[in-house]
Amino acid sequence: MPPARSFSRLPGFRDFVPGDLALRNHIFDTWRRVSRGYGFREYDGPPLEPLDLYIEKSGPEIVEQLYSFDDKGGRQITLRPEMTPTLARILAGRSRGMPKPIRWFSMPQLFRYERSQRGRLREHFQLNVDIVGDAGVAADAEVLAVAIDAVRGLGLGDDDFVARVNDRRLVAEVLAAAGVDADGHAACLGVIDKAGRAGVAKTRIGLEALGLDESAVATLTELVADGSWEQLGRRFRDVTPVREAMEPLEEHAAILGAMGLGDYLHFDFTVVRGLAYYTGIVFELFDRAGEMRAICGGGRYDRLLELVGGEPLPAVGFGMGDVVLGELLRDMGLVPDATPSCDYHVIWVGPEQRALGLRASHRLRAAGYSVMYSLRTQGVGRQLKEASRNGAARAVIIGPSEAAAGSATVRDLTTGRQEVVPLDALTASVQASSGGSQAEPPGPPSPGGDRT
RNA sequence: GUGGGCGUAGCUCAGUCGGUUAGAGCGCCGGAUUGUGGUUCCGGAGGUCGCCGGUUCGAAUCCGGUCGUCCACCCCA
Repeated sequence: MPPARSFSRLPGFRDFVPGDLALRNHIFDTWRRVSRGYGFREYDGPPLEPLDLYIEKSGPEIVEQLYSFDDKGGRQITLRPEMTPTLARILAGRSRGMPKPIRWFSMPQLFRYERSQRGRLREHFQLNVDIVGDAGVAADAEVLAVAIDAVRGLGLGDDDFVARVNDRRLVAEVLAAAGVDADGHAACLGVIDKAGRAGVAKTRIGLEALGLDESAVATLTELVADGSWEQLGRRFRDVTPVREAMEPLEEHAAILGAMGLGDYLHFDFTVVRGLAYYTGIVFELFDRAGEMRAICGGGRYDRLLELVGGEPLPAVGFGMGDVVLGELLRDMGLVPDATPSCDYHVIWVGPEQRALGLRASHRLRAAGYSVMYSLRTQGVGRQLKEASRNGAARAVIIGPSEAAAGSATVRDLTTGRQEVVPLDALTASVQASSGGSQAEPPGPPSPGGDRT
């Protein structure tokens, strides 16, 4: 026997014991149900990808954050940090033959090699929903509607979270109108992106550090401090390019308003989604109270497919992680009940009734019920204790007297009432008396699936 | 990657100035109960005090390192 040794989990990774997995599955079920409700079809790709796929898109500096290594064939590979490049790669080779727009969703596990914090691990699952091949604002609104409904489907409402929206083209026109030349846009976006966390004062300092003139700094600081839609309209009343750049978001809001989701929308000039590949409307979902990390982020990325060698197709989509969402649900008490349960617990009083009990159990299982029994030989009291601990709705007790009469005592563990029923009629009898709790018992086992 | 807080039973935590055999609640196992559960009562198991080293007659306690975790940066799925 080797000496005892303990193994710890890799940092930033999670174990999912049944209680935890119940929450994860609850989230997955909701994501899948809502996505399908909008007509999206599910896809997946490999968890490992060539390193180049991300260098192409985001630049070599992102390599620092990738969970990457060389494989035994000397290839530089990485655990996928996000799904969009994989989607772009998949579509690059086959989108030409596909009817547009393409509506796909996926729920990949993604990886990142960095220091973990609350809401941010080295691994997470992420709902990805994308529309490829449609450049219209209706597509932007459609994916945001999926994101909002995915969160609503988990029990959160407009008191709990908000969708902050912006448009990169609008930001570009505002910067131009403020007198920032094109070369300075990227640096400006970086400062504006941090404004929400850094505050107005630091933002002003940041903008001044970029060498912008005083009027440009004043204009942008004002927008960061009070970036309301009305404020923007007043400020640029006479600037046609800005007014025109506001139109897509107007229509976007009108569409979501017509869906009844208008209360979730909030224009926010500071939402620019880092320096990634976004080209149009961008959005993030945040919890209203706790100021956790973003629940979800996405937007339009019209040039990405081209970048990975596909046909040039416009695209829009988002990613929604399970970590922040799960913490939010926990905080709000919206986690599903994960206590064990089953329909029946079969009890035999002595070993002589075991065969009868096993046969009855198997029949009940074939009828679609979940059935347990004690694996160890023990008294009726102890077996009942186990039954209630396992969350059984009913106990089926078979002792010498029942066996002699070919019957069983069925005890309702909630009410304590019990009745004696013929063993042969057990399945039918219970189906009749418990039709409500057993919504739809599966039919008989398929041929060949149950050999005897 | 940088700076800081925290690591004691499966979980949440207490542990006095550095002092003899490290505790509680919950949970787990067993008994009261060999044909009737949940409640209750009684009992039990479970610890390298994260790990390594140092100071000391003596370390869960002080110091250094390390690992983990959390927070703030960095960055963002």
